[in-house]
Parts: sequence; structure tokens; C-alpha cells
Amino acid sequence: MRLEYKLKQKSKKNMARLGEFTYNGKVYKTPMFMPVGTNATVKTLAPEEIKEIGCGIILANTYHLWLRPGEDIVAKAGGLHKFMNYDGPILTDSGGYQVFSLARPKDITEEGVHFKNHENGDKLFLTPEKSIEIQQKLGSDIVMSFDECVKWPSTHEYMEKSVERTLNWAKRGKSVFKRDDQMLFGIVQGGEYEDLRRHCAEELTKMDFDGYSVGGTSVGEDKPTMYKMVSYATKYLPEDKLRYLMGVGDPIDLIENVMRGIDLFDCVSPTRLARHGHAYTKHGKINLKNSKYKEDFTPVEDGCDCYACKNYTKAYIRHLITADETFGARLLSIHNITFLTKLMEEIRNNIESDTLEEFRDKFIIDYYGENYEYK
RNA sequence: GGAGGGGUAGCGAAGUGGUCAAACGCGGCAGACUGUAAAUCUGUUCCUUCGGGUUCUAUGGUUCAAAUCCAUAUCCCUCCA
Repeated sequence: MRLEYKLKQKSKKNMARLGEFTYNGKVYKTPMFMPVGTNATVKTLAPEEIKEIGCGIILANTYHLWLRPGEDIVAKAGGLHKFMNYDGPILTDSGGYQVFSLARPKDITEEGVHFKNHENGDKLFLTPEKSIEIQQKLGSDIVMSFDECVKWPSTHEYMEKSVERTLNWAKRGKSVFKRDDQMLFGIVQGGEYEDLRRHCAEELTKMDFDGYSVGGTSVGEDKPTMYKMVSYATKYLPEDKLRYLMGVGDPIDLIENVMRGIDLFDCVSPTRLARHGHAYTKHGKINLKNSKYKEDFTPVEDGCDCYACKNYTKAYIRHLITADETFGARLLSIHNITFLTKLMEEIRNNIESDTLEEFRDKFIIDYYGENYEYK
């Protein structure tokens, strides 16, 4: 079934918006945080746990599933949902981020991108058409255009060329996109340059995608720059379509970018930080590996009703992480995803009452302290 | 009783006259992580008032110089009786 987005309410003070979509008979609300499950699994978690936490959409990755097990096997299994036993909505990234993380500049051509398989060194070539075809076989609900995620900083000159390429790739991908039960998103690039972001957003809008992403952020830039990048894109995107900010998950960035008109976020942080022993709390991020938690028999966060906090102590989780036991990573993943999911719920409530700015100011003091500076 | 091997930092283990406060691994203590080449990576780990001080089982010796060579003691391991 195809997911249909409805814009429900807009803030009068900023660009924040409330919206919803129905999927499989269930109503999901935006803004929303989407956990990342690159290899068709949110690392260490069972689908039941993800649903229990209250997550909506989860991500999987075209590049990784293309290499292993291969999109044909997923299709034979009956599609990604059946293959991984997740009946909630799934978004697939196109491989565009792997252009940033795995390819070298000389690997990127107008036709597509050359990769070296990171597992065995095989030579690979991914094109926009191929990316969309793979995603159609995977059968995700939201398909991303293949784009060039560009490093920061980049010159206006390079970015201009790159934006044309991303637009061209978006068009080529759209031309082979056939399934009517999937949505296809275009991705706005353009770095920190307003003219390029605007041009990209307007051209994509002309092509009429089902939703739009903002890409090329969280690649090393400072926060004020990221927020500018987002504003330069959302300003020129249609209001009635979903907007997805790719790869952003720092708690304050979720709030700030909702205020700039973003509906969807994804980030590996909650699960990766969990594997490395870190936990989000209202009073900032803590590192459970620190020796001060050795005899701390209180939950990771007082008042949190996640499975980890209801049943286990910091001392125990610290022990698990220290002993390299996967259960520790699982407990912290549950906690961290719960934290961001709850944060999004609070953000939605504050959009409804149009008090998001006050909420942000209080959140910053609690999480980062009085003297926080954006950087 | 005889023959041989060995004791190096919290642990394991290199080093066999100067470039050694001593490789490397583990453990410890911290840090990073943003559309996952990430259960990974980085720093640090004798003491210090940052000038320096004290180390390689112990004591004595050789030498300009010793973890390294010699003597004795001591502890551990292997084999033979």
C-alpha cells in the first residue's frame, strides 16, 4: 500500500509542522525520528522491540543489500518487509551516502559511481537507474533518489556541478520508477549556498516527487551552517509534501530543524552510541563505560519507562558493555531510540501548543547546560 | 642429588652494553562517533611541584655507560636420578 501524507497543522511562529500518514491501518505522526537498519536490521534489535518502542519508519540501505544478500533474494523472499519481518513502513537510502563515505572523487562520473566492494574489493558501478531498480525490487515504501552527498566544505564551483548531476540523476531515476505502491523522494543538495539549494529545490519540485529530502548535512559542518543549509532548502519546497533531513539525529538538531520545516529524521547515532556505551539522558549524553558508574545501581535515566530503564541499572549495563556482551548494546539501543522517539513526541506536543521555542530553550539548559553555544 | 631454562611495568611478552622510562598485546582510564567499511577508531597508562626523580627479583662487582656482562643469594619451571 502507498503511504499518503497529510499536513495537519503549521506553527504561526516558525516553520514547524504537524502531519500524519496512515500505513497498514495505523496512523503515524510527524515530525518523526527513523532508526537506521542498514542491513535490514536495526542493529541488535528485534522488529518487535522497535514496534514496542513506538518507532514508525525504519531505514535500510540499497548499497548494502545490493551487495548482500542481493535484491533478487529479497524480492524472492517476498520483499523487504517479509524478509526482515517488519510490517511497519520502510525507507531505503539510495546509496548516495556511500558516494560520500566510500567513493573517491575520481570514482564519481556523470553516468554513475564506481565503488570497490568494501567486503571483497570487487569493482562495482552504481547508477541512478540501477539504484531505483534495486529499491523497487527491495519493495521499501519510500525510495530515495540517487544523489551525490558532497563533503563539506566544497567550493561553489564544484557544488554547482554536483547539483546539476544530482538533478540529472533524480530525473533519470524517476524515469525508471514504476511501482505505484512506493513513494519516490528527490534530494536537495547545494551545500551552504542558498542559490544552489534554491535551484535544486525548485527543479526537483518541478519534477514533482512524492516527498523531498535535504541531503549533504551532518558531513562535518558546524550547527549554524547546517541550519542554514536546511532553511535554504525547506524555504523552496512545497508545503504539502514530506520533508526528510538525512542523517541528522543530535537531539538539539531535531528540535532546531523541525523549526525549519523538517518532518522526518534518521541517524545511526542512537544505535552506534549504544554499542559504544553511551546513553542519551535529559541531562546530556553519558558514557556508561566511565568508572563512576561502577556502583551506580540506578537506571540510566530516572523516569524513563523503556525496557532498559525499567529493569536494569547503570552498573549492570556498564558491566555488560565492559564485558563486550551484546545485551548491553541492545539495552542501550532500546533506551536511546526510546529517548529520541519520546523527544519527537514532545516536539509534536509543543508544535500543537505552538510552544516549541520555549521547549527548545529549556531543553538546551537541561541537556547542555546554561552556557551552551551552537557549534 | 644431577643437568638445563627462567624471573622485565597491573598481566602476558620483546629487548641481551649507550639511540631504554623500556616495543607490542591485554587489562585500566578517558575521548570521538551524524542518509552505518563503525560491537569501530583515537589518546593515555612508574612517580613528579613537569625542573626532574626512581625502575627491569635482591645484593655486590666490571665499565665512561648495565634490563643487558660477572659473582652470590633467592624464587619458579623442565628433564634425569
